[in-house]
Amino acid sequence: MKHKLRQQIEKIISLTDEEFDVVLNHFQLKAFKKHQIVIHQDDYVKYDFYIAEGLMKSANMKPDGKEHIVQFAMEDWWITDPEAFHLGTKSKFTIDCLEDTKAFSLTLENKEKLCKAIPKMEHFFRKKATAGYIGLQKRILCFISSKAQDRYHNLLEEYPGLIQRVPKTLIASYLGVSRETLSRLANE
Amino acid sequence: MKHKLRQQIEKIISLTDEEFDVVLNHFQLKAFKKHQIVIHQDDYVKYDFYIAEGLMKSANMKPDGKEHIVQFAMEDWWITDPEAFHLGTKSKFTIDCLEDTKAFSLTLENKEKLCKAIPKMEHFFRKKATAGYIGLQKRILCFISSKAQDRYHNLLEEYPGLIQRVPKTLIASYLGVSRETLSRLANE
DNA sequence: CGCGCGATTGAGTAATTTCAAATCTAGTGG
DNA sequence: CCACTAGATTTGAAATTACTCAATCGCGCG
Repeated sequence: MKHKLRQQIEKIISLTDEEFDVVLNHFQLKAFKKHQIVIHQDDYVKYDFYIAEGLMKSANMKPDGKEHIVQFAMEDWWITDPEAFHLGTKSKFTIDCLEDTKAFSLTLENKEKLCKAIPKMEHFFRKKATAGYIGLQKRILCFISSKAQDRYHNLLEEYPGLIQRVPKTLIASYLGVSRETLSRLANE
Repeated sequence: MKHKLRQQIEKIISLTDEEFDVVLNHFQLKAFKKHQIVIHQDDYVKYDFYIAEGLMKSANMKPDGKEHIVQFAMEDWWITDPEAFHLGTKSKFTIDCLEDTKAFSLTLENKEKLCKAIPKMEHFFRKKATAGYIGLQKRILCFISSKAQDRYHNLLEEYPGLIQRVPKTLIASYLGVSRETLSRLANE
């Protein structure tokens, strides 16, 4: 499990064994079961998660009971409510497991400590945040400039594996269309 | 002009006069006129801009000739095509000035040098990237969960100044609706 | 005054939603 | 192996929402 985290980090910076030990000490490996909730909407957020195995989703529940998925995270992805996590506010999202999942958790305190202890990690997190920003900007362009159908095909191309692993209802929620519309779209 | 940049940075980290001199040496202050293009779509991207005064927009032009605005940036904001800037790819966006604008430009090379020279700046840029990520995630939630009308009112609340400064056609493009629809929405 | 740009309005069309009902599928217990 | 159930997917029809295209209005500026 550890080596996945190390590989992920070493895609961006290189670490000695000693350094990686320090890094690892700031994380905690946790195992969750399918359907288990990891972050509750309207609660404070303790952790940022790096997923080593499994799949989670982050979704906002509106007062009218509708659920809107803003992110899926599978192996090698990070997930939390970044706003609540970094600013200490209450979470806008519920994050739960769509499969049994193993994830490395990181508290904000440990994240900041780690950046102090190993400045290269600050660089790592900067690159990660930048990459995340880039990804979201693409998604926004997709929303303003594409019809639902194109957004769907886009998703198929970018994350072909996802469709196999999650029910279409959730894909619809992620794309911002009703499940009926998605169903019609998917069959041309 | 310099003091605005310094204030912006010192919201997150603190700098000695000497350190700020080093920072400043990595930037170049530039003045642009209204309508001037700062980054061309399909061109490589040299700079990230911190806007000291004025207003720019970043927009993608589709083959069918339709323009989709992904970002406005006014005083105290940063703007570039982050993907092209950081990855050295060609820009997906044209960035131009909606008003006469003064901006501090930063090359990727200087950004990385600056992070090496003053590690606190790496921290600054990480925080900035994180804040940017948070902002985009909010916007995405807005897209999946709100109707066009709510998105418009949202925008009014978040950036009340913007409406006064840019034509409604551009607001419509930013919200992902036609200008006619926005017009109808705006008058209830 | 008259031009040009932005904003508005109207009418018809297309896309999407909603609600209800019908199917389909995987897993369970008998 | 079959019947049953819960969840997921699909389909239909009406209602809503947004789009397009065209025409008009309003205003600032030369």
